Amino acid sequence: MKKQNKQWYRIGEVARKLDIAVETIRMYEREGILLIEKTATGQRIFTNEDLNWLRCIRKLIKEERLNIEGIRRLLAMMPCWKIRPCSIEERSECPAFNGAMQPCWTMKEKIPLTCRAQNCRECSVYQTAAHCENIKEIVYNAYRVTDSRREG
DNA sequence: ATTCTGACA
DNA sequence: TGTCAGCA
Repeated sequence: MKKQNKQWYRIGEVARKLDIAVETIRMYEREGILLIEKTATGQRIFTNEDLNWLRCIRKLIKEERLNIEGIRRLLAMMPCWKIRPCSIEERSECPAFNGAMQPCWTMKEKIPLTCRAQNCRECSVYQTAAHCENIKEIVYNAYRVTDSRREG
């Protein structure tokens, strides 16, 4: 399937290529750890980036022994305020900054208008989270307390 | 033929 | 997580 110079796959193809049940893929989306584009008729369509993120999810589950909840929490801890710098005022009103248990794209309506993305799939926060094999490192580094006398 | 949503012995 | 119904 093609659409503007870009390769797209339907859920069945993805399931076959990655050996994941179609139902499982839909569940990942329901659980908020995956955001998928849909056609006007409601059909999910996947890009190569989506496939890569799905492979990462499988790896986190099989090798890092995380479950959906664990992945969701990891995603919820993405340092969005560093990826998309925001003001003190915005932060005070933002559930994503104030220790949310869900990724920001699952509570789009509660994100400050000044930061809210029109399309979360195109937002750098989602793209950073959903394409990275080393998401744990990103999160750990973002929260690590550094010694200001020796670093930064 | 394939996918979608919603429901559930 | 699976699966079946009834649609598009």
